Amino acid sequence: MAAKRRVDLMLHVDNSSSVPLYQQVYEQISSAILTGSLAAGDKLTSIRKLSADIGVSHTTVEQAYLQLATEGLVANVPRSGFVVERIDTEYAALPRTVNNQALEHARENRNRDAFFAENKTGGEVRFDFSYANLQPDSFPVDTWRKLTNDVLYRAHCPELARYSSTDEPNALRDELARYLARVRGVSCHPEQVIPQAGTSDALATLFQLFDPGRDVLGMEEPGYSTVHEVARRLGFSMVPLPSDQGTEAFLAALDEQRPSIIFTTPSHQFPTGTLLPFDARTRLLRWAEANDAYIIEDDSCNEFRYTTRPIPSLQSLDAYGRVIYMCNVSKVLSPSLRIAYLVLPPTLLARFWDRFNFAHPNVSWLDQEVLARFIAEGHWDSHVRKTAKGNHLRHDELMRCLREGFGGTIGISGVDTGMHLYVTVRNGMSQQDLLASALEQNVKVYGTSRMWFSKPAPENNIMIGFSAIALSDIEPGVTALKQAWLA
Amino acid sequence: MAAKRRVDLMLHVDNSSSVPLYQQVYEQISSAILTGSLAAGDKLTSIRKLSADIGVSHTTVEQAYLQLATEGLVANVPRSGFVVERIDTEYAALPRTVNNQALEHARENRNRDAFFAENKTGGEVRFDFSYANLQPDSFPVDTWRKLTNDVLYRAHCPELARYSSTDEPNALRDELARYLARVRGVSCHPEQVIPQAGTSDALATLFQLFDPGRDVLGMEEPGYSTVHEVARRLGFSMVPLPSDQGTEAFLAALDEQRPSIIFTTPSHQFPTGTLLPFDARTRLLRWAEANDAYIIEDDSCNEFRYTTRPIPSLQSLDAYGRVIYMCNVSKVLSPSLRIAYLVLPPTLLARFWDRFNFAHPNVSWLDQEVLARFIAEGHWDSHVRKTAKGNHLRHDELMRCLREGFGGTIGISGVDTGMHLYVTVRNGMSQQDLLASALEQNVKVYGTSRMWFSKPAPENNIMIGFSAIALSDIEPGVTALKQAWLA
DNA sequence: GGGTATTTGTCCGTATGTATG
DNA sequence: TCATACATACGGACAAATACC
Repeated sequence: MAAKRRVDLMLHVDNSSSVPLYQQVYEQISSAILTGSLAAGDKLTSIRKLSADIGVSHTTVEQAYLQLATEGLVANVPRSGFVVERIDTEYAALPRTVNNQALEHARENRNRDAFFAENKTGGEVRFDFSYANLQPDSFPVDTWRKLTNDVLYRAHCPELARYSSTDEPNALRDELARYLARVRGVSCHPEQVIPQAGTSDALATLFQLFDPGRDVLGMEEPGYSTVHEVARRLGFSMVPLPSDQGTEAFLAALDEQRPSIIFTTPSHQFPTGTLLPFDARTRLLRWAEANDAYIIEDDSCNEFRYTTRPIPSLQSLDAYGRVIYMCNVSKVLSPSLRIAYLVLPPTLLARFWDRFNFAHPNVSWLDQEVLARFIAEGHWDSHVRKTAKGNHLRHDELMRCLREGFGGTIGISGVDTGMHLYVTVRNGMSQQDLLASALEQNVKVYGTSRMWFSKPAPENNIMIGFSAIALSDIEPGVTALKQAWLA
Repeated sequence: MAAKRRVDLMLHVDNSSSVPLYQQVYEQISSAILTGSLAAGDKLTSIRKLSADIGVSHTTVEQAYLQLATEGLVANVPRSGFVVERIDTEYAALPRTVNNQALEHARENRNRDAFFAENKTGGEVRFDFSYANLQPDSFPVDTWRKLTNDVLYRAHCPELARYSSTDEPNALRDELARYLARVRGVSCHPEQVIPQAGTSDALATLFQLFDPGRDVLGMEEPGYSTVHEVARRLGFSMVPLPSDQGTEAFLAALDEQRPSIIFTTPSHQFPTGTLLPFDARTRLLRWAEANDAYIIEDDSCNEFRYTTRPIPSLQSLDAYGRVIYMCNVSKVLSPSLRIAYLVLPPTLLARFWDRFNFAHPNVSWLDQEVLARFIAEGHWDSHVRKTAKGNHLRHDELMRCLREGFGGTIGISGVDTGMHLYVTVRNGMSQQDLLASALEQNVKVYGTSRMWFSKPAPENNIMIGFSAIALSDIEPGVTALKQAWLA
């Protein structure tokens, strides 16, 4: 082995500087290594010698050397000295400013994306007929604050200091099991209830209980586009189950397409707003059992019904354990709290235990606890009533305005449930024209093109929601729409 | 078509009951249909006739009939009457109690699972040498409560009433970008920072930017088992990169295995606790660039260093845009808040925008906002200091007790960083024996077997953590361990 | 070639100004 | 305001490695 070169460095430290002495030493040696002034194998000046040279304590130099050693710039040979490691000086000299150019490029690319262009918040929207967002002031801030305080007052929650597991019993799972039994007829044990961070998280979890190479997703068409996105990201192939051509067509597609997972919205089909009749439900369940398929029942929006009382869930009819029940708090409480839940049938629960053994839930323990109290203390029920009442009023007002304003030029369906109307506009305009001309009048209505995946969307179907708009804005909003579409 | 049978039903309503009249009517007809008393095609008694029969208003009966109609039990033939639909009465009569048996079966299966048996909380654990949980009273409840109140006092947060998107700028992303630049040398724009619901969520998001059919994950072995689990669930194949045989072996494995995604923990290898030297970092980066691979830098636990100051992140050295930086709040603040974050390089950010276009984040807006304030107001920094100090004390105490108690019979590594020691026990016991005999003394230490995936784990490596145990419990805990292993 | 002196890293305790609560 | 904790810097004591006689 070659004799190690002991190198004397010209260092100088500034006692009056605010930079610590040891750091000054560290930086000068570090840059000497990175620029190549010190080569691999060189031995650093001994701690004591250097300390004498520059007039600082030897422990100060020691600190600098140790820092160099932990970064791997020098090797520490015990009781012998510090030796410069092999360093890629060429790489070390490379600039680190690539980011900005590449970022700019990514942004430009994105601006060319059609869906991005359609949805980014640009321009002045006066009337937003959103079908998903809620009334801006609807979140029960005071109650939520109070409950959060209650939970956090329990002097030091130990639960916040440890990992939680999706398996652990907790208050929310208990409350949900009770609530679902009471209101939706869902029969389950709390351990079947799995809190999830929103619907997309729930779907992702669910799909991971299946095999993209073997299982095929039967998907309502038109249907909830988030499902497509999640399924596609996870590599599942999809087959269409027509949701706008009556139940017989829907059921017939099952035999034709033979999916092993079926996504449905029985209590309020999204986006058409129809309801799966009783007989179709039992036939669907029988089909699933006979064909070893599972049914995802997305029951969100079940809270809002305008003509009749809510009808029981598909899960409550399921005698085979074929139904995965799924719902969330987005439509009643808050979309940005990101809380949803799955109710897994026993066979899938076993798979879940296998594949997500001791996995951590994606929902904060604190949020779960607060929501559990929100339900337990009755706030949830009263909030549902309040929200449903508001939606009812806006629903009726929107119906009235549309009928008076448009008469026979539009067809309205999906009027019994949900937070939007599914509207066919027969004025010759394409869907894109309808949205664009509305936007010119500062009115935002929503397209349905992304809800199809096996074929193009019908040209004149759009959604007009009433969940976020103010009651008093509906009439002027529809007037503006008339301006856009009939003028 | 067969003539419709008009059937007279014997109904009776109880005016004194708390059950609404229309529901009494509904329930009796509904059960008549489900039991088969009313067959498909039967025509219901007319609304007016029935109302006269039972002595209630005809609107009450109408309400009941409409309910039957929305559920699909009867068809509403306009201006004619209500006709019973075809119903699968046999199905309707099936019992719904399958659940319990199947559940019991799933539970029994689970109890046979080795990992489940090892980890379920059974028995009395007096000394828990956990390496992940925190001190039970460490969560800053008061500060968190105050900040939550501050956010929720902003009279009615509109953000809580609408869907948020991973694309939206928000306070947390800004704060994190600033913080990471200041403390970890990470250079990024806030839009590259993507909040995630914990590390497993972050990994899942990340893997969905790749293709399980094409991309191969190079994974540290031994390494963080959550990564295996997530990768496996998403269908990725893994190749081992040895993390316990020095850097040369690690780098050599790259050329041999040629992964396209590399998972690393450069600032604190889990579980061995080693640090990737400077030269290895640049070589790793060069390799990634030359081989079109991406590097995941899991920087969790970077906050705790016992011998020297923290060293800059791999991301800060990256001149090519090959590093995905990843960290979380679990080790400093709380594991059950479920907050982590990714910093994506521009090329992957573009992919993210493409595949997760307008997707909703899995973290509550409220939690993000509160955490942002927690950082902005300096609580984070002081909390890090406090936590680090406590860990330092317990680290030293544990080292002292182990050295005094065991001397040369154990080897300790990973002493510079982290919340645990990586210990080799040379008393002839297998890993399983070590854990079991410790448990008999009511002491919990942790096995490493799940951290290997391509071959069996070495028999005598275990982890002894000091993150959750009380300082005063360390000495008696180690004494109990001596009892278990040396007696 | 073995003993010794010296050099070297390492581990202490301590002083001081600054930041924190 | 004050007590406390912390980062920084210092010097001494020690032991291993090395050089020298």
